[in-house]
Order: sequence, then C-alpha cells, then structure tokens
Amino acid sequence: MKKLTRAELKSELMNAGIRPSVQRLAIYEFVRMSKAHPTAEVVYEALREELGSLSLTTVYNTLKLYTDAGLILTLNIDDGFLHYDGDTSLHAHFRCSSCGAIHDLAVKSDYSNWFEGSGDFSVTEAQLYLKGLCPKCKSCKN
Amino acid sequence: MKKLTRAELKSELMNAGIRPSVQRLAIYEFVRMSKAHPTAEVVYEALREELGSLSLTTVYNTLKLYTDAGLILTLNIDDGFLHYDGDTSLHAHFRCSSCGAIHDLAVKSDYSNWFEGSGDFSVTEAQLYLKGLCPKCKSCKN
DNA sequence: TTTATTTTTGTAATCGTTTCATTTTTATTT
DNA sequence: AAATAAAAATGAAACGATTACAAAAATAAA
Repeated sequence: MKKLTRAELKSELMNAGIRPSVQRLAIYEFVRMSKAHPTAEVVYEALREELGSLSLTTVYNTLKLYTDAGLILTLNIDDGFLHYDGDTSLHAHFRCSSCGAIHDLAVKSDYSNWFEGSGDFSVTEAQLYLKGLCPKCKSCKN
Repeated sequence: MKKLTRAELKSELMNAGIRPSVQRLAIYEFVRMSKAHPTAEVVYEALREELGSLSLTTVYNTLKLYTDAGLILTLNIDDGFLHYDGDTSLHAHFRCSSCGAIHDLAVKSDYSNWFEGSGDFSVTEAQLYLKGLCPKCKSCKN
C-alpha cells in the first residue's frame, strides 16, 4: 500500500467524475489515509478547524457520494454509527466489544469461495463482520 | 431441521432461564418458525390479533432478551431495520437490493477458516452479509 | 457582468429503537 | 383465600444518528 499524494487523490476523484472541491478533497484524503474506520462525526471534528468552515451535512453527503462511486466503503457494524473505510480491497472487519475499535483482517480467499450457490445469486458486495475481544483487551481483561 | 412443537419451544425458553409468558412464547415461536428474517414491526403485526393485546415495546424487549440469551440472532444488514433470525446455526445472509428479501446461504466452512490471525483475536460472533440481486429479481430484471 | 449550475450550509424533520413510569399479571407468603 | 412481592407488559415520551430541504455561497458558462 503506497502513500498517495494529494494530487493523486485529486485525480482519483476527477476520474470518478467528482469535482474536487476543498471540502471534498479534504474528506477524501482523511478517509483514504485513515485506518481507524472513522464515523462522519469523527471526520467532521478532524477537519472543521483545518477547513475553517464545514458542516456535518456536507460530510454525510460527500461520504455517500464516494460510497456510491465505489471509492470508499460504508460499514454498518452494529454499534449505532456508520463507519467509513478508504480501503476498498478485500478484507474483513473485526469490532472489539470492549474498546469498540475496528480492525482490518486479511481473508484467505475471495468471498465467492465461502458460500454455496454462488451461481444463483448475483453478488455485488460482501462484508464479513466479526465481533469479540481484540488482542489488547483480551490480555488486559478489561 | 425438524419441526418443533410448542411444548419444545417452551422448554427451550425455560432451559435458558426465561419464563414463557403467552407473549414470549408466541414471539419465540414466530421467529423460530419464520424463514423470512422478520423485523420487530412484522412480528408485532403478525401476533397482535392472535394475542389480543401486544405492544411493540414488548416485542423489542423480548427479541433483545432472546438475542442476549443466544436463542436467536439479530441481523443488522443495513436496510434501516433490525431483522431477527431464529436459526442460530452457521450460515450467511444475502439481501436483495431490488426486492429487499433476505435469504439464507449455506457456507462451506467455519468462519475461522476465512481469515488470517484468528489466534490474536477472540471471536465470539461472525456475520457474513452479501448484497446483490436474488435469482428472481435477476431474471425479471426489475 | 450576467446567468446558470454546482456545492455547501444550517435547520428541521425523520423514524426505528430505547427509556421510563405505570399497570397488569404471575408467583410467593401469610 | 387474601395479602404481599416479584416479574412482565404496556403506552407515551425521549432519543439520536442520519436525511431532507431550502437558502446561501461558490464556481463555471455565456
């Protein structure tokens, strides 16, 4: 995973037919560079100072725009918030029921190998969500 | 999968330390027997006549009780509603983006075989959610 | 500049779910 | 059986993350 420059991120937006406004580029950069699967609120709080003005509605609108364009993933991992993931490559998500952190997990094969009858259903998206204790919380017993 | 009698369902509740009131048994029977992954609202509408009186709060409370007891599954498959599944055995869920129906899919192996690093994380629950077109909607192109 | 289009913004609304206090039902004790 | 205690059901109200909406600001086109 190579680090992307701001110019490259801008190109990705334009290639997707999305005009890279200041807000849009900042939001895209934040989500693409983050590994913490931030919520809209987190994105908003992280960028409002840097941008001077920013509205939570813009954050939601923009994240939806990117999701529909296939640039990012929207995760619904059942903690009451939508989370956003700038990494669209195949991987699973683990949420720690103790600390709430969401971790990426490498999967061993494509999802089409996981279940039967793949021919009958036309699968466009697959999400594997795992729950339990992360290594840190497991050892601390908290 | 053998059909369960009402007496057997009652025993399952009692074995879980749950007192089988009229409402509880009716809700449990409905969810255990259904293959449609109903929402709380669906359960409520299906049983309110039969029971004479029933409140939506009771349905929510009871379904939460069963989920915490491990008797049923709560599915958060990202359509704005929580769905409930009386089948707790290992299987994946497919939601059709056209008709909204949720289908069960048999999986080829235990989830622990799907991802790397299973030793580091203590996994207590796994859900594989798939999205796309179901066979019917696929053929009808609607 | 004028005009049209796109994007951002703040407020208000949405609505599935939860909280809470009260009532009803069920179990236990006297 | 009556009295008491405990559990469950109920309806109304609250919650809160997300979305809808209309106005304002920014950008592009003429």
